[in-house]
Order: sequence, then C-alpha cells, then structure tokens
Amino acid sequence: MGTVAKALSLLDFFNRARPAIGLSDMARLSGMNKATVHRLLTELQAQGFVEQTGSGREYRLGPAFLRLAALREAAVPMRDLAAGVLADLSAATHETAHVSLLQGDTLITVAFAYSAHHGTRVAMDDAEVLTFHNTSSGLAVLAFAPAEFTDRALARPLEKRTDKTETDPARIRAALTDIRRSGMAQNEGGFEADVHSHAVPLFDARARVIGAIAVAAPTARMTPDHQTLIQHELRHHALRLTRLMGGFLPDGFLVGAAA
Amino acid sequence: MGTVAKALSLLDFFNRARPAIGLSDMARLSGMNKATVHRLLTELQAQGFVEQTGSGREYRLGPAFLRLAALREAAVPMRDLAAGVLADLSAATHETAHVSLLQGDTLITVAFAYSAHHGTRVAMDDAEVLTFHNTSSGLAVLAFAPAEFTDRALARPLEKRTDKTETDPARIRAALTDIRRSGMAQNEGGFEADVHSHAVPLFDARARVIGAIAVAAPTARMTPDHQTLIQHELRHHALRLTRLMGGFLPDGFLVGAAA
DNA sequence: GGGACCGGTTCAATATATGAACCAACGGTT
DNA sequence: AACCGTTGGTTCATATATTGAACCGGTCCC
Repeated sequence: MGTVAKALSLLDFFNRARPAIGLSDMARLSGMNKATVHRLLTELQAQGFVEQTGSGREYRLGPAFLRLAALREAAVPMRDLAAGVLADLSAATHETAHVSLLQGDTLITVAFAYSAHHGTRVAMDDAEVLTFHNTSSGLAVLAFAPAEFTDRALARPLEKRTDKTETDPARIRAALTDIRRSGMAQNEGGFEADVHSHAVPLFDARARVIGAIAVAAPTARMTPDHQTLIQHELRHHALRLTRLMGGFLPDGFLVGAAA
Repeated sequence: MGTVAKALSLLDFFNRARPAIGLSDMARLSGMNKATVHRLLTELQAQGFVEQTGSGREYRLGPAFLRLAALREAAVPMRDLAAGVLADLSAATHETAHVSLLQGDTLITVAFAYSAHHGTRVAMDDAEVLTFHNTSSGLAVLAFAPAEFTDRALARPLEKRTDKTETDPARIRAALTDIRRSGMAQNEGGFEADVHSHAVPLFDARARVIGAIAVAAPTARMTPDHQTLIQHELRHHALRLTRLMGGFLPDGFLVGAAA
C-alpha cells in the first residue's frame, strides 16, 4: 500500500458515531505506528483534509471536503440527478427511496427521499455504508458486478444482523442468479426486521454496475398490489436514472415490466 | 513536500472551468513527472478521490467527496449554520450575503443567500476562491490574521481586476489598520465594478480568524441609510454566527453598533 | 507512412517514509 | 506528592517507497 493510500485510508475511520479521533486512537485503529500516523495527519491537515478540534487535540474531517464536494457535484451532478428521480419514485410508491453508489469496495448511500403519505416510513442515514449480503441494493450490485468482485464480497465474514439474514454464500449466489434473470433484488427483514426492500442496479457509460436504486417499505404494508406497483415504478425510475447519468444497460438486462 | 501533500495538491487543479484533466496535462500543471502523476492518480482513484471519465480517459474528482463532505457537515455543521444566518442577513438587508472560510492559504465561499427583494442582485458562485487584496471578505480576514499570514498574502502578485483595485501593499496595510479599529472591511468596485461590499471577520474557539461574512450590493443602491442598515445587520449576524460555530471574539474586537 | 500526441509502464538511483524509543504534560490513584 | 498510565508529539538510523528518463502501444491528423 502506497503512502497516499495509507493517508487516505485514515479518513475512513471517521463516521457518524466517531466524528473525531485522537492520535493514539488512530494509530490503534489503523495498526500503524504513532509517528507515521502523526506525519500523515499533519500532511492531511496542511491541505485542510483534517483539522484539530478546539478543545481536545483530536482530529476530525477538515473543511476541504466542502469545496471539493461542491466541485464534484458541479462536474458530475449524480447526487442532484438522484435526488430528482428519488423524489418522483418516493411520491409514486409512497415509500422511502434511496440511491447507493459503489466507492471502491463499499456501497454508500448518497441520496434518499421520504414520502409524506404514511405516518410510518423507513428511515435513512446520509452517507451510510451498506453491506452487500443483507440489503437489496447490495444484492443488486453483486448480481451484476464482475465475478471477482462478488467473490471478494462473499469471502468476507457475513454478519447475521437479524433472524432472517442469509449468511450462507452458496445460497446468496443462488439468489444472485435469480436477480440476474429478473433484474431486481429483494430483501425482506435481512437488514432491519420488518423492512422489505426492492432494488435495481444502476450502470455507467461502459455498462458496468455503479450502484443501485431501492425502495424500502415496512413489511406490514407489502401487499401483492403494493409490491407490483413498487416493482413497476422502480424499474422505470432506475432506467431513467441510469440514462440521466449517461449510463447504458448491459446486454441482456431485463427491463421487464418497465414503461 | 511529502508524497501525500503532492497527491492532494493535484486535486487543487480541478475547478469549475477545468472539471476534468488528462494525465499529461496534470503532469504539466503540477510540474511533476508523468509517471509520478500517474502513480499518485492511481492511488487517489483506488480511494475514490478521483475517477476516470467514461468517454475520454481524463481524470475528475471522485465520489468519495460526497460521503466525506456529508460526514464533515455531520461533525461540524458550519455550512448549515452559515446558511441559516445568511438567510436572515440577506432578508434583513435585501442584498446578497455570503460566508467564506479560510482553507490553508485560500479563502473559499462556502455558502451564500440571495434576497428576492430586488430585481438586480450580486451573483455568487459556490466554492469560489476569493482573493485577499480586492474583496471585503479578504481584507476582513487579513486585518485579523497573524502578521506572518498577512505578509505572505501581500507578498504575492496582486491582480488589478478593475480600475478601482488597490494593488499597493503599503496602502492596503493602512486600510487594514482602519479595519482592525472598526471591525468591518469595505470594498467598492475593487473586485467587480459597481459592487460595494462590506465584511466582518469570523473567529474560532481560540479567537483566531477563520473567515468572514459579507453583504454585497450594487453600488447604485448604496445610499447612506442603506449602508447604515447593512453595517448594523452585518455586525449583528457576524457575532451570531461566530457564537453559533462555538467561536469567540479576540480581545478588543469592536462589536460597535451591533445589537 | 510519418509525426505528434495520448495514457500507461519499466527499473536503477535515491529521496522518502518508517518505527522504537523518547519527551513533556495531563489526570487519576494511592 | 510520588506514581502510573495515559495523551500528543519528536528524533534519527534504517529500510522502503518514490522518482524520472526512456520506452511502450494506441490514436488521431496529415
């Protein structure tokens, strides 16, 4: 691993639950020497990628991300595009809709939309990391990812988050075959009990999978009619979003019941 | 310069006018060897900090910034806080208001708000880089920055953007003395002709200057009464924002006519 | 077919990163 | 108040990662 990769990997230890990290903690988390971590953080700090908190001397993510994220959005307005499509999709289905995109080996939620129609709704967190084996979005991605990517994802330990979480790689692979055939992934209660979600993959200009768009609803609301509606709308808006982002469907991808 | 700093400095070559850069161009821009640039970009790409465009093979900013900016905002909601204060400030003054923050040696606009009151308004760009010598925000920051920082800023070549741009370091230093006394910077037509702006510095928890909040109005509208209103509101909201962000005013800072 | 680009690769020379040991400072315990 | 286990930060000989000239093969334009 190059020095740059090491430095940037430090940033991955920040999350919602741990917004600031001390030098020694960071050294422990990363397994690197304290002096090394210190030097890397100092360099990141000089560029505004991390900064030290006023009170303690802990490090946290820096202000440079505001500027760079704005520039990224100016260059590639994926988030804006996703937000527009999600607003329509959640309005049409009366459920929570979200888009998650691959970033290296992880799947990150980049945008979501709630429907105001029901009192109960599935809640989402911005910038949440999704696992592959127990979310509909994750399965949708795995089904269309390169075999070597899928192998790596399923070789990792698979957390049993709920009673219904499937953790047997062989059975997951069998499910992926169905997903490839139907062009749509489902997951009932595998991530959160009582949540039934559907997801369709998204593709880039080279027809490679880049993420997924999903609708998550309380299991109690998932009548056959509602499911039919969700699947129909999801296919339609997934295709729309892929096209908006300049992507193409891979050969043989089933658009199915889509408009 | 360490390897990490070199890699991150490549990201600074992206901007609104140049959202994607080829390998050879990047090598020229940065003055580094093509092989070096390639290795650095490859490492940045593995972490999602840059990606290659579908069509050409140019590099552009990657999706990682969406996630990290969201986490930064979750940890330090400066942008949200600024947006709220700016909405009030622009409503009270009927003019464009914006907040710019220091990031290393540059001043970046992170948020702004327009007033719907007038047909003409001063337009802003998100993530715009402000110069120090010919913007009210820049002058407000320089006046309260460490002497060594100010020296560095004024030692650089000072662009004469308009007829009215002051480019004489000695005269600028004299203006800074006044700004330190009044706690407010002004700039009339030095950045854009026909724009008269006022700015007040913002401070962090250690009473160090971190940026400025400003109101920009067409010169034609700047009557004495309007100016008095703007100065009053600006002082009030600057203090409010500094406090919201957990900052403190340095000893002797004039709150002046503020509420 | 030639020439000038492009993105990307190679490998010996060398500049850079690394980590054990070391500070000084802080906060709690005895 | 001496002790202990922390903390963030520093040092310097060692070792490892970085560097850059030259070199690909491809593509575009004459």
